[in-house]
Amino acid sequence: MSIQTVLEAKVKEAILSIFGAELTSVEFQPTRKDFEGDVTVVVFPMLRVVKGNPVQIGEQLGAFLKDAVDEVSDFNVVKGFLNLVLRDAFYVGFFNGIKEASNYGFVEERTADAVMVEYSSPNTNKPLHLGHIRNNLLGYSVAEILKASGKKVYKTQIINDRGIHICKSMVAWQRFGNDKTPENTGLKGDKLVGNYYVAFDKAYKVEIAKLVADGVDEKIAAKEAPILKEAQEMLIKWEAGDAEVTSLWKRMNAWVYEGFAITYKNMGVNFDKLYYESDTYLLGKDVVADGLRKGVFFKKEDGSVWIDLTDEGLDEKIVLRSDGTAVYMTQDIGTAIQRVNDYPDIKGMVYTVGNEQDYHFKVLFLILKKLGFSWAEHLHHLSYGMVDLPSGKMKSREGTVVDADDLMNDMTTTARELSEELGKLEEYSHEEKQELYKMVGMGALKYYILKVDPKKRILFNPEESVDFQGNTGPFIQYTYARIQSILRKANNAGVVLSRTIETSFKLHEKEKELIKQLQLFPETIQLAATNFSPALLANYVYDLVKEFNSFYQQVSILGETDEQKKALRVQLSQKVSEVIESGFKLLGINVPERM
RNA sequence: GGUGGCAUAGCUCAGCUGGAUAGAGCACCUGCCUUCUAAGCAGGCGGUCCUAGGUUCGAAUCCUAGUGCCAUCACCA
Repeated sequence: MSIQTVLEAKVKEAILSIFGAELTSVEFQPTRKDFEGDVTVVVFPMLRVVKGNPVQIGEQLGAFLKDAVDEVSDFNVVKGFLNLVLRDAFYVGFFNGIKEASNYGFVEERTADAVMVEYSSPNTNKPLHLGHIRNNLLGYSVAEILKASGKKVYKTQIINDRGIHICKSMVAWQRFGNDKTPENTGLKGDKLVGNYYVAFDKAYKVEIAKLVADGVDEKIAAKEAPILKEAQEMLIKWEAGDAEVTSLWKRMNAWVYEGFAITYKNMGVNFDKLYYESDTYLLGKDVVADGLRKGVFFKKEDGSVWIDLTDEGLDEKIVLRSDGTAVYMTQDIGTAIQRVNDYPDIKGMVYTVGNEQDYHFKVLFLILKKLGFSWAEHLHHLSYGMVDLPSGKMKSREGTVVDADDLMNDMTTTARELSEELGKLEEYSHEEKQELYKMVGMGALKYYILKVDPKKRILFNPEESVDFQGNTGPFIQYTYARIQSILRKANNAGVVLSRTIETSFKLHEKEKELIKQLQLFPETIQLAATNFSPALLANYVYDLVKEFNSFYQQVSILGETDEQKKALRVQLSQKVSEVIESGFKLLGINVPERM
């Protein structure tokens, strides 16, 4: 039973016996550092049931608790705040209880409660950029956090591998490609294909300008440009299963997948199952037909199928075109159902998609509910803000993007330069150094992105590089490395790590603060899971690390002559490093032994 | 125009279900490496929490209205 549960029961008992009043709940908060105490009971809300002066009520309550609860050693009242001082024995006891636990803070998986997390979901016509990085890091991290909170998780994505935009890069490659391949150019496959997506747009604009110069109206020109016509014809051929088009499509997509695989590997993300739009885009149609019979949808005169959501405050939304072909919504309905068919233990799904699609997902979830699927009650759109540049929105077509591979390389380079300047790694081999630079560079990038509340938009200025000092990934990695160094030395010196600390032990202020911070880890994981927010975890780890560094500067660990003190300090350091490691693991960030 | 999101220090961000004097980092200024890694620590400077009302013992937080920025409202995805 937690101390808070004990205190809550006792506070209620006290109010009942002293004032004869019943409390439904008690408000606790950690005592602010400027006051003496550990836990604060807020007296104000009690005024609703107890008449009187809050300070006097606090005094009486404090006296009762000091008497009735072993852990409470003292108290003081400031205005309406009752600050309780807890005995060191309580903290020592807590620490003895967790220090040997291997997965502290993590909850055992409950398989009955599975959830599917979708993220990444790229188009196969261009390389991944900074926007995808945010998506990938968020989705991956949320999946790991959900796992740690006790859920079974399947990571997935839906690959947008068909449609007019894919045909555009295919047409451009046919026109301007001269049989260039990743093999004969040495270019990464997704980069090569992306170049033709840009080339298409360029040629398209030239053609429009030419038509306009010939006196054609601009709007008509935009529809009549030959290269666009060509792409549209190619899409029709693709849907008809034309052998030549299909073969080119498979070939170019394969190049892209090879490129993506490298990017994902460098980013450190992975998937349990892949879905392809080309496999699922037809599936939703049956469901729509079925829903039409049930009266969930209705058909307009031209044959198109719609759903009326005006009662829910939304509009009418199309779910099938008049020519019977699927729209985006149709495909998403089908994909959702397909997933539950494939994994019947799924109770819910999380879609990691940018906030520009808030409306789409609102509608999708509503449709699935109306179709009567029980799991539709547990769908969540993990909506995140865009990553914008100082110049505005990133646009692949116009080449104004921060490329994912380039950015990751830049980060590694910066980490190397910084590290070489400090020159602490003489004994490392070339390979070990490379691995470390990458770890630190990626740590900086990942932390930079994940520490921000997902729903806020990020302004990324490529001119000002991501920091490596202060509230950053490398700062936390550095603290971890420093602890590892202490642990190596402690091990050589024969410090006994398993030693149980006596409950009569008098804690140093900094030791107590560290234990308090460690206590918060399990609830932080749960909070991050229910809020789908890695930022909460990132900020927790930062606070823990700040607390540790302060402890590290103020007290001597290995230099301590009192054996029990030394043992506690080494044990504390070890536990802190374990929590840093597992907390960072949930953010997808690795930690180094040295740096 | 309708709908949704955001607005906190010069800059980038925290601030959990309303609680005590609004916190970090960067930048700028001071100190601290012959002692466990200075990518660190300690301190200083810096705030009309967008504006105006309201609810409350108490509002950065909740409600209403307004302002600004972003997104969205296609037989595009």
